[in-house]
Amino acid sequence: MAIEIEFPDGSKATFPEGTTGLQVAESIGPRLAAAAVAAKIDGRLLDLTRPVTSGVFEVVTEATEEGRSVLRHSAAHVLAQAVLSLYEGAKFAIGPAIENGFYYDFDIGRPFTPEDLERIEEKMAEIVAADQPFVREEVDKSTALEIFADQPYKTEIIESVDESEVSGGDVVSLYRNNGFVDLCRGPHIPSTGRLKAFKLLRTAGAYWRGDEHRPQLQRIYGTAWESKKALEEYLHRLEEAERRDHRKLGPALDLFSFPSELGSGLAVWHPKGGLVRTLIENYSRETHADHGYQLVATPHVAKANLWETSGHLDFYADGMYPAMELDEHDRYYVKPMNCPFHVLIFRSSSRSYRELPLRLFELGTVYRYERSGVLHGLLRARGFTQDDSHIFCTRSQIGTELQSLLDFVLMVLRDFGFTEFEADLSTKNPDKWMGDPELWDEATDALRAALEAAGLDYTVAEGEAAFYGPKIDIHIKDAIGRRWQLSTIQLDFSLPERFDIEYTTSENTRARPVMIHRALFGSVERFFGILLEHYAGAFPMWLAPVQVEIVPVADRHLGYAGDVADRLQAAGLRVQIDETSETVGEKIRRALTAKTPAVLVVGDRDQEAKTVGLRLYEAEREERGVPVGDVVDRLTRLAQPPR
RNA sequence: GCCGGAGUAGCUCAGUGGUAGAGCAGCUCACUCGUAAUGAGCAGGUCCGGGGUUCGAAUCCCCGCUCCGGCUCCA
Repeated sequence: MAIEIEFPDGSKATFPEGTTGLQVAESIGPRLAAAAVAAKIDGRLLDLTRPVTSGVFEVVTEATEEGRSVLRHSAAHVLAQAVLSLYEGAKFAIGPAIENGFYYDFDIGRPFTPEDLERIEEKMAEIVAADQPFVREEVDKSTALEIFADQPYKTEIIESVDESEVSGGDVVSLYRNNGFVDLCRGPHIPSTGRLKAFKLLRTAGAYWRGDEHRPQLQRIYGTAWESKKALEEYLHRLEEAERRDHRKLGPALDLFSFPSELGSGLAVWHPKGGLVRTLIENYSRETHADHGYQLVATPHVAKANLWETSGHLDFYADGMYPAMELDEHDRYYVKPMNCPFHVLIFRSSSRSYRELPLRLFELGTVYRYERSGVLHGLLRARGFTQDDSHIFCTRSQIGTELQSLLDFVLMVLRDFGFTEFEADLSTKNPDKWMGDPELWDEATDALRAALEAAGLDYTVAEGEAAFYGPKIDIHIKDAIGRRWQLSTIQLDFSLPERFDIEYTTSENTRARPVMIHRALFGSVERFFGILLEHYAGAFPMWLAPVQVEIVPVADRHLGYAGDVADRLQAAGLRVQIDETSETVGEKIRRALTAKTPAVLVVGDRDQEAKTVGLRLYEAEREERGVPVGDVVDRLTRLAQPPR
């Protein structure tokens, strides 16, 4: 019986039964066949070597995300094959493709060393050179259990196969190449020779099935690409990320440091970092004040009783620093969140519907006892300052409040130079929620409507919400394409109840307000770290700690340099004169190394003509003989804050 | 917290049981220079901390602290 195939462009073709995906691709063109790594029928991925069935047929090529994922998955198999052939008695667990690469988890009774990695990579190269075909096989579970009798992790996967993704029913699929066989759903590239560019990157410990109570395996991470060029580009991106690492840039630019004397995850801010941070914080306070928020302040500690009422001691105790015992009756906790304090401000007087929405804002410094292994510079610290607000509103105000809030968030993030956003909408976890189900639905709909009104791309994270309410997380894309979660908007139906807060309605009845927790930067520290990496240390001029460095050519120009500095300072710019007795080249090098946005060189000719030499960090070349008045105007414009 | 790696001058690093080193940065002096490193000199160390082995420890062993890569968790 003939097979009828429809191509993505709508055209149709008929092939004899048993035709493989590869043969179909060849019929379209030899170049397509050479780039093909898998076939897709009605959206289902299939090995190229398998016979196709009727349906919508698509060739998956190697330079697509889907194609790379097939390559990487096959690379993981070759990795496992290499490890099993090199290490007697090695156990192998799982090895999926991941973003930018792949990994495989093993147990060889000891960790891998860098030398092991080299040996394994060589072995993998041999397997690739041998161009071994991947052969798919389907067997029933009992046969599979026999094949993997000496592989406890594979055995466990086979036994749980109903829930696993390997296959359905009693049949599991295997892939063989040479003597190596692995349990796998597929698809795979036709043969190992199609792996053109791969590299093992690092090893790390990883728990079996991600559970810290189960055995720890040794994971090998690698990357694989469709070409040597793509691999090189990826490795270059990794280097670029390393170059931008805020943990290197921060101390190098004298912004902040993490003295070990303080303890893990606790930073001190040096004058330059403190200045930038203050600029960010001032922007935040002023912008909030301009958008209907009222600024409040709350202490760093509170009695155990407060945290009992709020539920933190029940649900969040692990994340809190241990109690300070003042005497046997008074236990105080350092705050891990600001919300209970803001609730108390709400409750400090009787509230009318006329006051709602009531928006309380605070740059609130909190401390969380993060597990030592998760700390990561400013991005994950133990002490940090949230740009935290709690909005108390009526149930019917939720929708409009969320819409204006989302506009506000995007405005703020754009002000800091971010242009690409995505959101996650976390919905009710059916096993873990509290409150009124109708309120949940209403609020979730309101969040969705706000996302759509803002035109934001979002994905729904089904069941990911906290027990107390649904939320939106906003991610930005940075200068090198990395995604970072910044803002979060969370609805809370729990705290108003726990603290029993109410307002008086227009009908003179009492009603419970809804709370919205929201942070735009998330934390000032984390935001600062992300900004630093986004700009690779070269802040936009309004945030640069030193905006202008003046370089006198010789000592006799110091007086004129001072005059120019005065003019710039009077215009509100942050100026510094390099008075050291270095060469002009060296002084410029220093200023540029410090990523100063503007360098002004002044010498005899400038002093004579009342001009400066202007070199902008972003510009390729300097300009000479620019009149001082012009420089003041231009730099003032460049240094203009976003609002 | 767990697994692995690391910690020597402010920074980057050399030094595998026998007198602690280099480059950069810093300071002093000379040079006064037109767009990414002028030269000379000086100073700088609890070799992460504590304990042990040894005639002798930066080096070997044990415990702890901090950092890095992951797991897990998250702003």
